Amino acid sequence: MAKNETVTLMDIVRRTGLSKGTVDRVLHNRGEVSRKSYDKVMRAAEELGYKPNVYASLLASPRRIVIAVLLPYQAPDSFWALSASGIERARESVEGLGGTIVKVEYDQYSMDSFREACGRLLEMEPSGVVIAPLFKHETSLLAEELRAKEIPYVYIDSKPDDDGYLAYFGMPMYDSGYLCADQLTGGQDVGSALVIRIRRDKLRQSDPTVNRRAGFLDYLAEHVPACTVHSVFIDPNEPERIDGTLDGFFAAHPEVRDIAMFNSRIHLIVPWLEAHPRPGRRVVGFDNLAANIAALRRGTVSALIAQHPDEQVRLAIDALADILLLKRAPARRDNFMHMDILTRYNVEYY
Amino acid sequence: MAKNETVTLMDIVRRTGLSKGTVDRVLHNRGEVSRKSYDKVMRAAEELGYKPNVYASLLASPRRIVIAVLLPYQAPDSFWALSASGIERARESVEGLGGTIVKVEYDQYSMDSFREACGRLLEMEPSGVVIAPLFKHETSLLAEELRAKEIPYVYIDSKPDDDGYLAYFGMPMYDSGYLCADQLTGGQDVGSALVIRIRRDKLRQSDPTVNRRAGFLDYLAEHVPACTVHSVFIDPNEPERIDGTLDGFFAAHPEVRDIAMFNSRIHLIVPWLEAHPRPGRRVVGFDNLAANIAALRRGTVSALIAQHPDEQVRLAIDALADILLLKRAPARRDNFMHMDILTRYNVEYY
DNA sequence: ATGAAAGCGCTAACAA
DNA sequence: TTGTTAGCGCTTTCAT
Repeated sequence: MAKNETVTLMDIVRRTGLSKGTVDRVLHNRGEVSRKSYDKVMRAAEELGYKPNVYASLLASPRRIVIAVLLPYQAPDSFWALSASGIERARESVEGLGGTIVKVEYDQYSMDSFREACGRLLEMEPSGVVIAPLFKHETSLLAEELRAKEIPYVYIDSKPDDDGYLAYFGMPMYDSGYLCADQLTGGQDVGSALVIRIRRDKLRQSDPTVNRRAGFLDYLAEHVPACTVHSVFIDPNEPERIDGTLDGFFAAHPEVRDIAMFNSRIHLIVPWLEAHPRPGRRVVGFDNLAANIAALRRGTVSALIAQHPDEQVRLAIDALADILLLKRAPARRDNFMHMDILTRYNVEYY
Repeated sequence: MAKNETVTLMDIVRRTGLSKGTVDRVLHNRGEVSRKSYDKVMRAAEELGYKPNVYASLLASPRRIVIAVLLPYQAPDSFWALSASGIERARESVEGLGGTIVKVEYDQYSMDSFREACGRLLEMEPSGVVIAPLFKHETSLLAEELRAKEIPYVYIDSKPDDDGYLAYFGMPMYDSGYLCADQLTGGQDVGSALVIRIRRDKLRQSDPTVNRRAGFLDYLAEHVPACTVHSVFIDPNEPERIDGTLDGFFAAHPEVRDIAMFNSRIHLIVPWLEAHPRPGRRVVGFDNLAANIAALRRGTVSALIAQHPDEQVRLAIDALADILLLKRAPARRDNFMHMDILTRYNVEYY
């Protein structure tokens, strides 16, 4: 139907005999048009294969969007610091479209700080919000407010029970634990394994890695049923005690060789590992923190499973920008990111 | 300096007392301006922190770019078919900017077809070109032409000796072979391994996987020096003979268990493998063809190393669009893509 | 060498 | 309910 040339709004005007104003009104569903005109325009648009020129539209429109990103304060070389580059990349494209991105940070160990961050966020009346929901209950309160104000929001990292979100970008936690066990044992017969866990204070929300642990244990039960899994708890706030804890454990269980950790802090035990080398030992952890990567390069860590926090937040922001600016709904609502297996031989190009 | 508001070309006009026309002329270095005006405008732009609005610029300009992508014909579920989605994704963004992408295909087994494709390509006078350079000499002729016409070009997949290219996107071949060997043996002591190779006819250009094989062999020499590597050649055009070839090899070498293949066609030997199961066997191949993925899921293939041909071509087109439309040079010239390790436990989310 | 003016495709106020 | 109009920020003739 359509000519080789791009078809514009004016083509519809000419074909329908209506005016730019009217055509624009029906194209944007903003009422004040007769049924008849509506149909005429829709048909013409359809027949001509009309596609609005987003940039002309943006140029002409005074509307500017603001996207708020609610996430934990990003300590250097921490899990959340990895998301920074994703935010910056998204910022480029969003700013190119005349929008703004604002980070709203909270202390992941303080519910008050989260609550207070929600307040700041609401105050700035964002057009869309990205949420890293570490506090369950408080998050649902925030979500409720956003829904009331018809502000679309996207979850990253984890997803609460809530049905009003626009999209979710995260890692499949259970499966990542399953994969972790496969990387640790290779399905070989391993007699035992050690899982290092983080001691959490009572105040904290539920352990974000429970599902990962479940996947890990299920893999072992299915593929290496004879394997005994030990656990040891360490406290990141008292790094000086880690060595002692590990010394104690291995004194009692010298036969244990392979080690896994379900959060991003495998680097915490690297000093001990390097002080106590053991041939054939496998060590698997998560996330590409600089300290983890360095240990991977040195061969202390065998594999790292990376979950792309940067991609998650970038895609989340893009989804918001798409719906807000370009009126394009996300292709899928729940998006599980690929789990990258990093070894010393492919980390170079990561 | 600059106000909160965006600074436009008109701000420079007001500040310098010159006209839009003159300001535009100096901003685009297209001469016909006095030294004095030039300096005035540049200073003003600098001081005000002027950033051109690309979309307004694109809107106003009648210039349309055409990007040609020169690549092998994409047989269903072949390596090159994987690039299709990348081209489509790039197409979306480029068309949004008023550009066009045109595929120019050739038969990867026929030099004449390549030559002829180059002719068609040149004829359409593209603004930029993406090249998958399977024929060395012919590619250098094309590159020369493009340089003469000042048409920027980007290589994907492999890179000839040539210094006029804008950028290159590919996989580090040697390292991918090294990684392959690590995935095959895990550094464990393996007595022998079999490499399946494709028989090439004399006409063909050099084997694209030589470097990969070199990396593979070097890994073994360094980590598993006692390992004997056998080779067997198969012909994809005579699939019915593959079974016989493998039967023959394994009759003579029953001790060989682990198998690697350096191109995307590991799926060719899957029927034989499944007809002759062997516990503990490891099989490593390359590229996420549907047939390969299916075999990975079934456990016949242990790991696949994926090199993202879709990303390569998308990034290549984007680099071209950036320089052509937004006048932004690529961040790096040589870009080595990440090598993804796919196993049955992470392939789900790929 | 410079300026004026028209227009890219669209939005939104204002009239009618 | 509909049409008219004045831009958004920039490019590009065409005069001067």
